[in-house]
Amino acid sequence: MKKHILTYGLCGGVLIVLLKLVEYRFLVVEHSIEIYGGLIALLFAVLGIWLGLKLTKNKETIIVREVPAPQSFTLNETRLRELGITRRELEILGLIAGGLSNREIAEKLFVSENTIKTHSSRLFDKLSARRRTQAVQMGKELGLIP
Amino acid sequence: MKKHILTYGLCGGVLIVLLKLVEYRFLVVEHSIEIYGGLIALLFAVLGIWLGLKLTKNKETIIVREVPAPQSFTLNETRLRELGITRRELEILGLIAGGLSNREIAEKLFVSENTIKTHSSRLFDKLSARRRTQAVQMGKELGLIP
DNA sequence: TTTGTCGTCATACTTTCGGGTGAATTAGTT
DNA sequence: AACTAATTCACCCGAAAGTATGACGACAAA
Repeated sequence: MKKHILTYGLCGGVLIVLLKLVEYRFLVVEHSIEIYGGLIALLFAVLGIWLGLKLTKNKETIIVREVPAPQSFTLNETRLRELGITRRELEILGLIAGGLSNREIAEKLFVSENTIKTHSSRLFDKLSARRRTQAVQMGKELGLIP
Repeated sequence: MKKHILTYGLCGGVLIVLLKLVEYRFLVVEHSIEIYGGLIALLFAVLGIWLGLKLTKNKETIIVREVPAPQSFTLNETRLRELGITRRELEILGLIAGGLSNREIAEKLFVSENTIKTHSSRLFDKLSARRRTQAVQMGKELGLIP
């Protein structure tokens, strides 16, 4: 803003000098004062318009629109290490969240049901959960599962 | 827009007349030509600025900023009726998803644990779920719970 | 008034879950 | 080679969850 005003002033100064030259060399001697005034009027009008445009250049209307969240899930590896949860345990947490029973998980992973029990037990310990539903809840809160 | 230009022109005309009067009565006779030029410059500059402002008055830059909406959940009432799930059952589904046990839910709602069992049983039937984790999963998919 | 839905509760039984303990195997590190 | 972490598996027991069935009262609709 200050820059514009400064520029405006400089242009004015230059113009004055220019006018002086014009005045003494051609116009006043050869033509009428109307031309002189008209020139000044024209130039300053143009400058004024330019300044006006500059002054209003930054009129912006910001519209904030909410778009549906793009479902970007990124695993919170830090928390994983903090809690000491292993890959296998995380995998099982995901399957539990998927609504599978221990037996189904065991079949899916080709291991015994007891193994799944061991994993989930340790998982619950690390998550401070007592039930699988609670574990799912915490897992979501901690950013371990989507 | 045209109105503005017209006004501008009229102002200019009035000014010319005014200047003529000023010219012949005071200024040119008594003062130097610089005052005359300065006056014209000032007036036209003001007019120019005014016109510039008018011209750009409606030129607003509209910036649309898209912001991810923070999980706006709306209950799917239609599906609720389709499945014949009652308010109470939905309430219990929510608490199950929150990781509560049947006993905890019973205490929270001041009813017996058997009641919760009955409700959840019927709920699982309607959701075609065999386990509470599965019910939670389906509930989320069907838009019954956040 | 009858009918139907909803919410409540109970009893009995089966299945699943979760806790505790111990241990073998594998893979990676020092 | 020794050590550690991760994974695997087993057995037992109690708690929680789920199934099946029946019942009762409130309340609204037909």
